[in-house]
Amino acid sequence: MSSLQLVQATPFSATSPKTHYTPLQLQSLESCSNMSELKQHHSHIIKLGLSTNNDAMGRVIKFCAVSKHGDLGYALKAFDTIPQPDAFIYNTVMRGYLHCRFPRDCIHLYTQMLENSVFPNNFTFPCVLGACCHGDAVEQGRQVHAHVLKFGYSSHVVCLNNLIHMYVNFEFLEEARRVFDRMLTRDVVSWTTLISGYAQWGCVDEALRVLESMPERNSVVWNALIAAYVQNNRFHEAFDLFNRMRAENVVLDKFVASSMLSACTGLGALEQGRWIHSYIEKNGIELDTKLATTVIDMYCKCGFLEKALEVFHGLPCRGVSSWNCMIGGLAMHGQGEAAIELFMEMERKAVAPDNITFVNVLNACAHSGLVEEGRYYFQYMTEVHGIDPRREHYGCMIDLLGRAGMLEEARKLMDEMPMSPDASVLGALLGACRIHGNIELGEQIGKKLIDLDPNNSGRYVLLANIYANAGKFEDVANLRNLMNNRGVKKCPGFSVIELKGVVHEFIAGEETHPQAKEIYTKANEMLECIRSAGYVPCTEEVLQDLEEEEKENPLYYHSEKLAMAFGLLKTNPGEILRITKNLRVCRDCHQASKLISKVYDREIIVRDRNRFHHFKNGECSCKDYW
DNA sequence: GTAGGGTTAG
Repeated sequence: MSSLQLVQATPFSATSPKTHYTPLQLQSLESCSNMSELKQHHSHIIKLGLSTNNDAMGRVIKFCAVSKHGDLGYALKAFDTIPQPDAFIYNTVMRGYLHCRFPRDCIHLYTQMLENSVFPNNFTFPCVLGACCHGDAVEQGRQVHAHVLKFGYSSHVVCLNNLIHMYVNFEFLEEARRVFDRMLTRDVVSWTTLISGYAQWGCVDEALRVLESMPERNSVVWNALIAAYVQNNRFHEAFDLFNRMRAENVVLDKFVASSMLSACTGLGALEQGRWIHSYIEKNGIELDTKLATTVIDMYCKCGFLEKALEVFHGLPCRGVSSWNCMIGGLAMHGQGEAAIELFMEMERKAVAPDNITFVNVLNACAHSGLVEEGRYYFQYMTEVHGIDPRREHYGCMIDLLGRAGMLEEARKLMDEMPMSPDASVLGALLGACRIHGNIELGEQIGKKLIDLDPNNSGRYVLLANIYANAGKFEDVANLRNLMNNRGVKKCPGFSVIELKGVVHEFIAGEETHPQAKEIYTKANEMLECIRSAGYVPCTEEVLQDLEEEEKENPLYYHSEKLAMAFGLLKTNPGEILRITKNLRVCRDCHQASKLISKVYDREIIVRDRNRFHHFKNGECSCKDYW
């Protein structure tokens, strides 16, 4: 590569004119816009006899090693010509290694620096500690810690912050805490690093304790914790924290906005999500690609597809993730054709799809029963875009074929996959066995799946439902015993409905809601009404609520039925009911929802674990295909 | 003469 070629050096001798690079020349060197300009400067420096001058060469190295249009290879060659590089030059090349993701080389250069008796300084340590993180160099990291102390930086805040960060990275939380505790002065970064460290390793409560003891909190540190709650699906706590942050008059920045949008997405809290979106618009917070994707995702997953499309089409420029998100949104709402249409538009706009694009396209096909289209795109992604199918893509295809009743073909594809099928792939096939009542294959896959994912209650429930459908109650009982022996608890089903910006949560059969009596009365009335419209309880999946069996009529009080009853009580005729459920909708609730939409003349939008159901006029947008 | 650390999608 010619760009790696060093300019020809004029031999430097003692008689060469001793001169300086003028301030103007230095300025021009620093504002180089490309490597060829830089090389001219370098050549000039050599001619002036300044090739051993660390001041001049440091700037050359800086441009090559760390600037946007630099060239690390050239920096390294130039570095080799410098007889006695100073700390600045070592630091700069080390940063170059780190930027280019060569952490091991960075650490190696650090040892050379020491061997050549060049003292590391406060700029050296952040860089080499970062290299230890990225290079998984635990032992070297500890040694660098010793060097920080030995070279006199034991009270340098930035160096110590980097030590905390490194220990957090290695999940050495006690060491991180020890460094933090010994600091004489801490800045907000010290606190944030420790708090986000606890949070990211799942010690959210410890993170909160540290936050409580912090003297002054900015939006970054609030967000470190809010984001952690969101990641752990503790959305209500994220909201509590957000409200506390607002009470302290800390401004809502784009990071917090993004986390809170995700919290709204998690809960299906559309009104809250809209409030944050309008805050973003009113306060001129820039809708960068990530934030735009988060907004679109929120509208999709809170059931407001039209608004998601409006935001999407209003974006000045759309990155691949925005397209992916919108295609995925249409897919989960069962609008397979529209998703494919959007994908074709993406191609017309010459946006290169990635593997996620195809996961979403295939999912769109699967959720809408577009078998031929799915087969086509499965081939197309490799043949036209050179994207090899991953596990997820096979999973989509197996889901697609399985739902469509082509169980043999689905199984064949699973056997042919070049990688071993994981729990989600097996889960797709098992789900198909449940839909199509294939007991033999279902039992075989179900047992495998339970072995692979023994703590996931959903797997047991799915197989139990297959047995129950087939009347094999002895097998159901055995599975239940297995679950009990292993201490696997069924994940309790809950549904939320947001009314006037307040999120109300319902758990199946629970009677702790302050208006429980009223709600249960309404639920009974609701069920009576639809019974006269032809509702027959579908009891075969009673196992959806394994723990509720003692209750007289567990099915009647599934959480989404309670949420619907509450919604009917608290809203005006004609208002849309939007409900979010953490598990899959069971057949009985699906049937009941269709009838409720008809009898009460209401549009009901239910988000379940996998997709959306728009109930209207006695029908569902999923065409009973879910 | 000059460079460093913490928070966000799918």
